[in-house]
Amino acid sequence: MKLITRNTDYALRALCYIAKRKNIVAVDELVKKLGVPRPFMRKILQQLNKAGILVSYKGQGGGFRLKVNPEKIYLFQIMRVFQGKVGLSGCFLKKDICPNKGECVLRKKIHSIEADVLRQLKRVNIASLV
Amino acid sequence: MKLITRNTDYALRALCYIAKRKNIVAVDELVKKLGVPRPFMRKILQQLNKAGILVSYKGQGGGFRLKVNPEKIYLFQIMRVFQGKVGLSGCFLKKDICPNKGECVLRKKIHSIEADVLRQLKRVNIASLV
DNA sequence: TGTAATGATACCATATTAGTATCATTTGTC
DNA sequence: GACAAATGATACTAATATGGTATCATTACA
Repeated sequence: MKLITRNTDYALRALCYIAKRKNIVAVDELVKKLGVPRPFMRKILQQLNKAGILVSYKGQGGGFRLKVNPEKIYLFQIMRVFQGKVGLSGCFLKKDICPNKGECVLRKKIHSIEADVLRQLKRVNIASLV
Repeated sequence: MKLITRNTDYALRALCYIAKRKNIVAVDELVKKLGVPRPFMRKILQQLNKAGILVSYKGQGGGFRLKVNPEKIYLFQIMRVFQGKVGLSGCFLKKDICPNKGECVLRKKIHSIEADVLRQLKRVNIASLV
């Protein structure tokens, strides 16, 4: 079981690096510093751009910078970009078969753990990682 | 992102059912009650047997029963059977590239969240779900 | 106008998850 | 002892998610 996938991990490290540099950073620099395959890094940065976490500049001297302060970028957000909605599981049983529909204790328990995890993921921001 | 996979979920429900019945339960009964595909359910129960969570009886009138009290079977255990060791992520960067080897803030944060999740998963037992 | 950058998109490879199929083994019952 | 009802073991298949690659289009600075 893995909570954090590779692209989330790379994204976090790229964001930390960009946050430290406090400047526009091009893919090439990130690739050299982090050792991530170039096309993969590009894809990740483009996704972060689309998600409104980075701003991109095209053309010579272009690259990426943070759109908002690193205090305002949360682990939770990044995970959502690359791993979709965070959730423990839906109910896998067909609705009419589940023995205690609506009142499923299992789901309740699971949801409370989920909520807790989310609370923590929302507390970790990029600034705290730099 | 999904913390709990389908087989873990099915396993939990099967265990709850068996716990309630307080008797030997055959696959057929579980399949009928839970609506899980028979061969898949069989596989899951066999894995639980191997993991020492269930005891099996062969032959006519055979089936499965819990090996220990439902208070002593934890969500954490079941997840480990079907989803392997619970962990957020290893470090994906090659050791000599990672900028702050040994002292990686990201990993530390992640590990503390992980520890917390585990603590909660270890607290949920089958009895509390029945 | 050339070139250094990103944008968009489609594709490929591998791993994991979900499930099936089949035959072997055990055991209660007649 | 034979048969049937159960699980054990194992190998296979299908679908989805993950981890990438490849390529061409677009933008913008010099």
